[in-house]
Amino acid sequence: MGAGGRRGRPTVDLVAVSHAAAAVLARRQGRATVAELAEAAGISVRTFHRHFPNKEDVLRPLFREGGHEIAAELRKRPADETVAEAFLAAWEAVAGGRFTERTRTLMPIVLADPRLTTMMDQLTAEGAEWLAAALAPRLGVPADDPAAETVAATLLAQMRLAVIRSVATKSDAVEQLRAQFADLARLDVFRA
Amino acid sequence: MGAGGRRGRPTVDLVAVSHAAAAVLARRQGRATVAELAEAAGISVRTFHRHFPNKEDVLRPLFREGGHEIAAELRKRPADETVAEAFLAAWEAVAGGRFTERTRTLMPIVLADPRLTTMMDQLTAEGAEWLAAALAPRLGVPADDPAAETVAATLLAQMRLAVIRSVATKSDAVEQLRAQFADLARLDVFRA
DNA sequence: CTCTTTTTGGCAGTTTCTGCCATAATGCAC
DNA sequence: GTGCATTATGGCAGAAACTGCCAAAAAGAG
Repeated sequence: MGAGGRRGRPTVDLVAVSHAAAAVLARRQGRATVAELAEAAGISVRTFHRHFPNKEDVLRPLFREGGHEIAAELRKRPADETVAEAFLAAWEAVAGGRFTERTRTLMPIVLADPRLTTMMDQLTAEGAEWLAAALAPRLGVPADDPAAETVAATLLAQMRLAVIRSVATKSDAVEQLRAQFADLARLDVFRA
Repeated sequence: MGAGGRRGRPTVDLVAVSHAAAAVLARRQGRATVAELAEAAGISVRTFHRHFPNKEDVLRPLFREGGHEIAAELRKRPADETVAEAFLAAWEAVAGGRFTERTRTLMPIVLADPRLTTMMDQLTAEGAEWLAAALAPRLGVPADDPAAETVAATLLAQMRLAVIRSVATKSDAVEQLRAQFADLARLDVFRA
């Protein structure tokens, strides 16, 4: 057990802590102290703060799971699909998964708390990097071409907006995103 | 003086506080306590926290100034310009202004601090609303059409990326944005 | 000048977060 | 299996961020 062949005492399972904290936050509508989150995860407050410098960071591992799932789905999509089609399909595939149920109950709480929203935004900003890598071949550019990240940032911004709108109107986020893509195609903002 | 014909004691000048705090943060490389910021602004810590629930919020009024300037410039642009052209021109007009000098020294500090970055992102999220309103006529859609906000979110995401890249490479942010727009036009991501 | 209104600012207390160090839990060498 | 090196945990003290409460200050209105 532990972490492979590493030497000392094994580290706490951060993903497990994240899930435990998410459960508490969902139940308490976002109003929980670090002491409560740590207790629910079975670790000390000191250890909590060692791994999560900001209280909000505790949800990071949970959200990161979702990001990785989307990237994996994206790579499975056929090469002749457009970027927008492939992205929609990948998100749709993940949005049906079981981890999504928790994020769905969590999302209104996250959006109601500026600090939690910040955390989510940071994650999507980080996500631009691997999303760009997954996108580059489909765009026909080298993997390290800044243009890929430019596109990734646009997609993530649209995804963020779709989530916010779907929470506000209690509608389906993927459908929302599809409509936004259609608007952008119609208005053709970046025509040469 | 005070706030028009209002009754009681006049409120502290929040914009002045914001500028004073920005000066301290710039000088101290972002490492300043609330006590120091309050002192520099000539107000008590209690009053500081009354107006700025989070320490980082103190920079909000400063950044908001920039947002309003861009919106104003945008409305001055000729109607036959594309959205991308008009946005670039508006930003360029503002980026030459004198308030920008302060934000330029501040930006690396903001981007180095996750909480300050969050604050900036919240502001741009708020900005999507008035940007959408300023954009709608140019897009040929009603002012309350969600499509206008969809476009605004995209532009702001690109602006954010341009700022980050220009700080990282010490290059001109407006030029950076122009290049990104060119990439998006070339790759034509949202083609139906 | 007095009354009403609204904000400020001090004080006490909670919560978040950090530095320091002893202690616990693991792998490895023998 | 027994010690040893290594790495993480967890308690304690303290700084810093924030909140509730209320008295004092600074305005306008009569």
